Amino acid sequence: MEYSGTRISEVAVALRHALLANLLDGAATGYDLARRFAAGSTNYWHVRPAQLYAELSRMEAAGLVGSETVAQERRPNKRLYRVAVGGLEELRRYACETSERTSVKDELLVKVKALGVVDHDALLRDISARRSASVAQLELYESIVAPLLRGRDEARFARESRHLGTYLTLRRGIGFEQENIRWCDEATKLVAARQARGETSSQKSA
Amino acid sequence: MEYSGTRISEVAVALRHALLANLLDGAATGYDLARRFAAGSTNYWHVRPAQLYAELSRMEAAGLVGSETVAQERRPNKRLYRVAVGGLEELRRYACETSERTSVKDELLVKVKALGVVDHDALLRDISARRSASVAQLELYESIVAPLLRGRDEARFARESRHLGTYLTLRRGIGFEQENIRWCDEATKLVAARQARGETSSQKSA
DNA sequence: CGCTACATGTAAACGGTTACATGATTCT
DNA sequence: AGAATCATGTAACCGTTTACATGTAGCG
Repeated sequence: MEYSGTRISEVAVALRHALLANLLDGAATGYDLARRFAAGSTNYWHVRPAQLYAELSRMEAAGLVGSETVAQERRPNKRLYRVAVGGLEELRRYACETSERTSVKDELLVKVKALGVVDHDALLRDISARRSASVAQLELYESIVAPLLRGRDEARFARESRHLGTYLTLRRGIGFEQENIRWCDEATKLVAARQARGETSSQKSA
Repeated sequence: MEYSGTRISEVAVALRHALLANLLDGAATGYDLARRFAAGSTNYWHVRPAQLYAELSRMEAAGLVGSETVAQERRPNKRLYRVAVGGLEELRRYACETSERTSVKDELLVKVKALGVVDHDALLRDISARRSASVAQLELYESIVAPLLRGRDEARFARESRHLGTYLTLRRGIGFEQENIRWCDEATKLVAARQARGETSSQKSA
């Protein structure tokens, strides 16, 4: 059996690139970055503060970002990071590598796979909760996309705006959530149909 | 800022549940499981042999699975695992917990986010490779789904078949890959449009 | 003769999460 | 008075990946 492409050295370490890509939108503190990533408006990667501050330090040591301490009144001092020349180069180099494809990895599907032995009501509740969360996330994405487009169609937007990258990541998030919702609806319907049957007759094989 | 639900104790450890769910389809060796997961027909989780054999040992020690050594001629002996009573109970208990929702996490989106500073040709090649991979994966899923349905419609299938769980996980994979393809097409179109512009005039802001 | 399939493992490294520490300010 | 926001970090742990080890059988 074969397992994906034996990275001889120079591993991905994609978090740094995700941070660099985000910092292209403007200088930010660790706290700012944590907020941007948590809000979901940055939907291509995830960070928690503990990892974030450590990684920013390492990135500065590696010359990918520069920082500047900003003194504040009534607030703790903060450290403002911006992309350095080395960071730009690293991002360009990284973008030429072939990216690993992603796949579904979802605990909910583990439950669904075990449909035959688990409680259907609990499962339906879980699916329903997922659907609600996806609807909310979808609304968030759409509220961010609308002001970017400013009424223009996609083609014109692609030519004119410097936010095309951001737009495409949001479009991915939107498509992802729409598909989640569609699947939740399908799953709910079929599990409910099976349950209805189970309450009136006994199980058949095949 | 708040970070998702502080699991006080009893962490998820979803791999064991993924393995248990798979073993419901029938007893298997570590090698069998590795193949099933690698083939992509099991699309809800992923394992590599190193982790697999170690986890199966731990699961046996915990009473979730039982094993039986099968002596073979001309082949190394193998260890055949099957779900134990404890495993069934654990799976039922697990299914009542609320699952964590998933989100996109994709290196390709990091590149796309950094559209303004990276090489467009390299990016378009990467997107194209992704699209091809998704088309192939989609065909695989569909070749597995067709024989499950055996010409029946979904509603009837849901009532009759004991493979509804498997079907729904495959439907998720199908929807996921279809959405990947749709996004790749959109991204290709818009990046190409921008590139065409970039070759004739200079960059504008907004 | 070399490649793939069968079959099971160990050890080290890595990336990410959780828990904890600290402390001022502003909002309800 | 208590909660939330601003702001930055450390240490321990856990799940996953990578690299390595070992050996037979069958195919072209």
